[in-house]
Amino acid sequence: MELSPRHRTILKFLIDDFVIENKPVGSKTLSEKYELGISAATIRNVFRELEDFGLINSLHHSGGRVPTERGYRIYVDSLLTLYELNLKEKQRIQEEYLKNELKLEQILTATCRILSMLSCSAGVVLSPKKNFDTLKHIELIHVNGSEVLMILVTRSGVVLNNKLFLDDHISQESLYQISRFLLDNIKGYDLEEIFNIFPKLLQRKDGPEDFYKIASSLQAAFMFEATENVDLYVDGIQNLFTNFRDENSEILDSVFSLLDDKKILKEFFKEYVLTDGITTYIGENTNEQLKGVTIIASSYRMGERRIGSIGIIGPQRMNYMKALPLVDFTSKLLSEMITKISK
Amino acid sequence: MELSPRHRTILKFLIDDFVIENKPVGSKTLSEKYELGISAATIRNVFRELEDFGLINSLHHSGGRVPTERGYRIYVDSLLTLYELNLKEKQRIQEEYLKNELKLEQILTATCRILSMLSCSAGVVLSPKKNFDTLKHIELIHVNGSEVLMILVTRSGVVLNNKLFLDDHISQESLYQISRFLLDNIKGYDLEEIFNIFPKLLQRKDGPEDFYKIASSLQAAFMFEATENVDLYVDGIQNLFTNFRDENSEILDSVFSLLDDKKILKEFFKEYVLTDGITTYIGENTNEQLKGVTIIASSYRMGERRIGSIGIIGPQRMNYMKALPLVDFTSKLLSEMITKISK
DNA sequence: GTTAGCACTCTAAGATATAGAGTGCTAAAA
DNA sequence: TTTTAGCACTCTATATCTTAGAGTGCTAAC
Repeated sequence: MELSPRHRTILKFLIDDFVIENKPVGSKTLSEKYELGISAATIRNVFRELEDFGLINSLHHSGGRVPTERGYRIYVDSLLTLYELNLKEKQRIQEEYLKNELKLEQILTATCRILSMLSCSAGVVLSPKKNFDTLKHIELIHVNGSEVLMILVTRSGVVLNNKLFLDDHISQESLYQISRFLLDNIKGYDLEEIFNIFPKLLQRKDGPEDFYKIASSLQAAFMFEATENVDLYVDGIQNLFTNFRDENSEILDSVFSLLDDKKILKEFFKEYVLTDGITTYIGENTNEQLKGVTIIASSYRMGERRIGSIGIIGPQRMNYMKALPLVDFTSKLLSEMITKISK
Repeated sequence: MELSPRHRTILKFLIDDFVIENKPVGSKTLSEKYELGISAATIRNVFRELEDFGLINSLHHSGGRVPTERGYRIYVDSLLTLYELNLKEKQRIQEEYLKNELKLEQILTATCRILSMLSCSAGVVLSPKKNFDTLKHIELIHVNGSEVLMILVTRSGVVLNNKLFLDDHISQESLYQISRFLLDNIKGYDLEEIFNIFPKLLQRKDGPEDFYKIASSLQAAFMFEATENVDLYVDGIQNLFTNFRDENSEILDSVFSLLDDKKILKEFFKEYVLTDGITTYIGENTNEQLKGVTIIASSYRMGERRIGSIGIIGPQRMNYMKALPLVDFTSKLLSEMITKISK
């Protein structure tokens, strides 16, 4: 059996109300508060069916209904009427950016703050992948024993460094030669292309002898720096605390352990770097630590290429109507900023 | 009037008990639970005097007594019998370190985790200042316009980078010359010494022409990287949440805003980098945001030199008996580790 | 299919009672 | 003079009870 338009209307109003009031919603409230043109008794019949669909729940007899995760899912996917950010709100976000200098790190921090403040949840920003940033400089420096430091500078001014643990000792003089050889051959390419150039360099055999000894280590380091080595910014822990204060301790534990061990969040947001549009995650995942939370995520771009992701973390009972447009607008603005400073 | 030995004994037992039970302590409890050899009535008289001294408080009539900040102060400064970490506990800490590779960042992260886990509070680690780290390599790279990137590599393998915003455009070729000139003159010195070498270099006038144009910017950048540019690690937010869950919302707000805006904590821990021994801060400070918390801080060393600080943040009602030895032992162990990997 | 009516259920909030712990004071004991 | 036992009093936390309010399912009528 399919959801009828009436089912959908009732579900929408129920969640709209629940998100604002944070109290289970009853049939009478719904019929009196909103002009639905149907009586409480009819609404009760609809409730019954929505319950059969697994979209709403009652916590106890005569306690009103609350949405289930599946209910939220349908709400977000097809019922939500998005709020349009008005000019004033958009300006506020833009002003927040202008408070700071236009350096990458500060832009990311500001983004995080904006997301958290305006959503009353936690804001999250994953820093850009560097795979499309072009190489400006490479330097190999001997540290000690068989440890070598590879330093990369990209056009956008990011400095990456990666320590290589080699099998043999290689002299600083030899490392200089390798640096120069590499610079001649890979400067100006982006880090992703460089990864693909390596096999060709290996075939050529006209590089310094030692290059071939360490090429695979270098290549792996490039790979890592290009795509794996990103930072996660989180802001608005205070909001999380407020939002989850009354939740049961199981959910609480998982939320706060997320903040202590950021690996999970990082992996989560890495997944959405290449995803188009906005994704709303409502605890469906099997991941224990993400239980009971909603994450709204969106990617951001440099030019045409998606290089990172942002989002907010809050309770499932979240104001989706406002939160989704917020994440959407912010990700677009961030894309503009990043694109601008990359030129 | 001075505190008599009896006053001190009673205060000690009161706080010992309060820290464990988290309930106001009454005279009867104290006399029955511990073999003090004096009656509840006498204890009540002592309570009265301790109250006059401003060392304890009662929240309401017949509600037992709790320590004031001043009470904690005296307790920590002169009453506390420190718990001696036993072999098993020490081993546990050491094992925690051995789980990870011996890279600086992982050591700091592990330290943070150790502090938080074993204290049931938040653990904090301020990364080492680099002023005593010796310079291994310097590279100046033109980014665009009049922006220049200064990259330093120290003997311990740390890569520092600092963007200089200059008045004039300086060519990459000229920057190479400056790098070489500097390397010849400052390699092997520690960053603090280098700061002092700069005036001498300026007098010599045999360096590249452009060097003198940018020397002051370079010097400032060295200064910043040597002493200011440190990171703050925090772990155990979950513990903070549990500890402060029942506090009033004013204190709660300040605790959690600490986590969102880490500047204050960073400044706080910077203060203790050069301080000998363990410092216990019990909210006496005028700083609004540190109200209601206790911070136990200690410096750590590389060789003989103090280069960073660690600590824990928790409620004033903290198990000082265990927390102080924990911070103490951990800071010593960390000093050993850092000293070892710096060689 | 929809709705009014009704008896029933459940919670949250207020009122009341009670046990337990703590207190200050006083007068006697040490 | 110091310490203590005794006692009346105070306050909180807990349990119990009550009640208003909101919600429910069912049934019969529209």
